[in-house]
Amino acid sequence: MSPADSTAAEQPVRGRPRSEAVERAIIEGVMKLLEEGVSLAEISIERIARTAGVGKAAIYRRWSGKEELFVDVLRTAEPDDLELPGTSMRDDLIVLLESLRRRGLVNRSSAILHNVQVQMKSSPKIWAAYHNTVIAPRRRLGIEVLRRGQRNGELRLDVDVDLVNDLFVGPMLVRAVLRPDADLPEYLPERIVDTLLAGLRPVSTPVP
Amino acid sequence: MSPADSTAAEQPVRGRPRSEAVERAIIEGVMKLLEEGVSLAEISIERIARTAGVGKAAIYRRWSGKEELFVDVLRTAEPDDLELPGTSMRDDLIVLLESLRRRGLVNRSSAILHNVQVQMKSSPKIWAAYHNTVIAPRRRLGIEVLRRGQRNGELRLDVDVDLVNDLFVGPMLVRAVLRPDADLPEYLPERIVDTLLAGLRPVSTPVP
Amino acid sequence: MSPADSTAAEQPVRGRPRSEAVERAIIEGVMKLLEEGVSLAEISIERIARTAGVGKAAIYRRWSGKEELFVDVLRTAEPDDLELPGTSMRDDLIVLLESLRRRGLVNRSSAILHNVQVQMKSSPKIWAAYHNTVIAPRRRLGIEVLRRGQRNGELRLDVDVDLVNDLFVGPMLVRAVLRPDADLPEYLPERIVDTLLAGLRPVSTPVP
Amino acid sequence: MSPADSTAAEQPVRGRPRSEAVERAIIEGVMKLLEEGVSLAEISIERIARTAGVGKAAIYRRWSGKEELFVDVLRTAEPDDLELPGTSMRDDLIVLLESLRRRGLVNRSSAILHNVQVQMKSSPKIWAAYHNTVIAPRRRLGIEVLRRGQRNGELRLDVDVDLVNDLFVGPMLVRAVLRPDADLPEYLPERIVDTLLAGLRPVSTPVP
DNA sequence: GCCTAACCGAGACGGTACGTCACGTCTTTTA
DNA sequence: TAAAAGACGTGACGTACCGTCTCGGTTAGGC
Repeated sequence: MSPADSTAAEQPVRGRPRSEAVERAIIEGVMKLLEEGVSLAEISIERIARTAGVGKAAIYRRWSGKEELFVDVLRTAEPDDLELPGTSMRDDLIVLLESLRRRGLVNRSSAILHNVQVQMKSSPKIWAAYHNTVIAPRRRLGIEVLRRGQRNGELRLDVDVDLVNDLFVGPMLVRAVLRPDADLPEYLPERIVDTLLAGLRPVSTPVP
Repeated sequence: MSPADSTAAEQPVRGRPRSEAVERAIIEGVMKLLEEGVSLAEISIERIARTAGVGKAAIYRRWSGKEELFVDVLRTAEPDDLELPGTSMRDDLIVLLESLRRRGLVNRSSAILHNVQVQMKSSPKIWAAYHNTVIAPRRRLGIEVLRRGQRNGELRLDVDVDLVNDLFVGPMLVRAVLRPDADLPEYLPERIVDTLLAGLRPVSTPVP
Repeated sequence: MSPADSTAAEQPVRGRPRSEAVERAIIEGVMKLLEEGVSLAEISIERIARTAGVGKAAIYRRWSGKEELFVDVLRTAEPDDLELPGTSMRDDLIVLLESLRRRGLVNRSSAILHNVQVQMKSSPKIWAAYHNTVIAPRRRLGIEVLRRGQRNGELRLDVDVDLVNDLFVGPMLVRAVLRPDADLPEYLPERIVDTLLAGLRPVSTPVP
Repeated sequence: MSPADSTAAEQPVRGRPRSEAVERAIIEGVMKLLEEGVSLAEISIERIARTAGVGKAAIYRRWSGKEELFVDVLRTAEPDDLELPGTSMRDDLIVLLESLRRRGLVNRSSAILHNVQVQMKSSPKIWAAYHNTVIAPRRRLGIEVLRRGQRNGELRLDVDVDLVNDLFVGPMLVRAVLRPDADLPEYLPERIVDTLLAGLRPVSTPVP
């Protein structure tokens, strides 16, 4: 989690060690600003330092810029893991979509973070970092669920699981990116999953 | 298309009229910068003016800021209309998705514009403008196609067309936002449409 | 008085003749601004045009810049002539100094104009024009009075009239430039003239 | 001499202290521009910063505007003190006038500074600052010399020393403000002092 | 108990861009 | 052709941040 995790050599620390309190104060300072409704563009390093009661150098000592810092802010805000029921593919998918709806990419109650993610898309380097640590694992989890479904006979074998994963995730992303106003009951994960599964079951039976 | 379209009164022009050439030079200057790979964050009003060979005031006279300008840049780059074959709902949907894939929200060849859209999400006012003039019309078109499909017997009557529209648009958005690397044949519009329609036809027949 | 006085050829006017009303409106606009306490530096050509209800071009058609315009403003504000009593050198000098005190270089009631003059010193070209048309004639008048005094036996013959003129003008200038606060009765022209004449009379008699 | 002289409390310095080198570079940058004949109006803060190799903020950190800066430029150029012979009032006055002629208000060799002073008159606040630190002390010195003269019997007791001081200073100011061309031997301080003293001695004796 | 090195908050540093304003010129319609 | 109006390129205004660099002072481990 620490920004200096990757350094392997672990040379003996000389001089005063970095204060973890400073680290926390900075990240929480960014959070506080975001929660106050301060636009991403309005958040400057100087303002972060001011809010956190910290010198600018303390920030630059840890992150090379605003974007790198934001990656860690997002990582801190991310849910660490996701408990899947495992009773059926359908149940797992519903939980996955529900988690998308509630937080992470499609966080509605704290829509603040969404903008951070969206902003990061402009910086390929940052986006890659965020993609690797947050988005890709989640995608892998979804695909794994679908593969298990295929083995269990819940999902046709002739479909591309990558594509099917996108079919499930897509509506949630549309809501988050294009239709932030829409929060209708029609968009309940259960309904989406069932609608899609209607055409994806191995033996395609008429809908009752 | 002009930034001052909305003013209805059409009062008699006094003084020297604004040069259309300047207008074009500014918008094309932004395009040029974007094509040169200049990051969105690196594009300043001063740089635009320098590139377009124009004074800063000429820009501020037309747009109140960078974001407003970008809206018009996007509008200029947008396809003006979309020719639907009208032979069937399936064909229309394929054309719609194909247009999404090729340009607009999911522009691959000039992926530059995507970042502009994504950036705009940070500014609610700008996003609303862009949403109203570009995204909403496209969505209305999709929903109209679906409604026609319901009347023609190509789409079940008990589904929510809003949701179904999102089901179709979703995968393309996932690719654009989360998986810019993915350009596999599996994501051909034809394939997506057929996969989804499998579970959405009134009389659900097995896929051939 | 008109700015185009110097043009001698008097070629037949072609097209619409220049409006004298515009000319007056511009000069009076500047006066109005000065009287309202607007600092010289705050008076821009654009503001003058706005105040006078006139286009900028109408100003540039007549004067090549702000300074040239100010010369004419000062010329308009200047007293046209000065009535000397002629009864004696002493009386003439008192009138001269009194006129200095009341207006022109040492204008107290409308001290505004003083700043215009002072500002003009920065522009050699303008200063020359102002010097030739306003200051030099006044100086010539003073020297003439002194020469007459020498012929009448009121002033010693062995003094340099240029220097003596400066002796008389000097105190008023000190007051105007260095001591704008000082307006004491001690500085009455009568007193200055008598104090100086005490040492300048041909037969030096004790002061009564 | 420093712009922050007045702060008495001497609170412990926090952060990086301001560089004296920057201070010097700015003032000398202005001097350099003035010596190159750049008009006062052409000297912008941006140009000063460019010339001094300094950021604009470094200037605004020290002075609130161009005028405040000019006050310090003048103060730096001013002679710090003036050595009076003290042998007699006449000798002291000659030295005073000579110093006026050579530098300060009536600096001929570097006439550049004169325009700065003259320009400052437009800004009352600035003028007051300059008056208090430069002009007033010099005036006090002159008046002190005159008072000593009265006690020594060199000056009549019934004259107003303020007025008499102006009589002495006046001619030098006339030359500086109105007659920059005049540098004749007649204007030697010795001559002016003697001419004026002729009528101001306690026992007024005929001039030989 | 020192020494040394890296940390800390603070803030100055040379830059760049902001959005506004005035410059002097140019281009329109109207008289 | 002059008139008012106002757009044009240019460039200065004063402010805010950028990322770097001193300051004096603090906080640890190694001597």
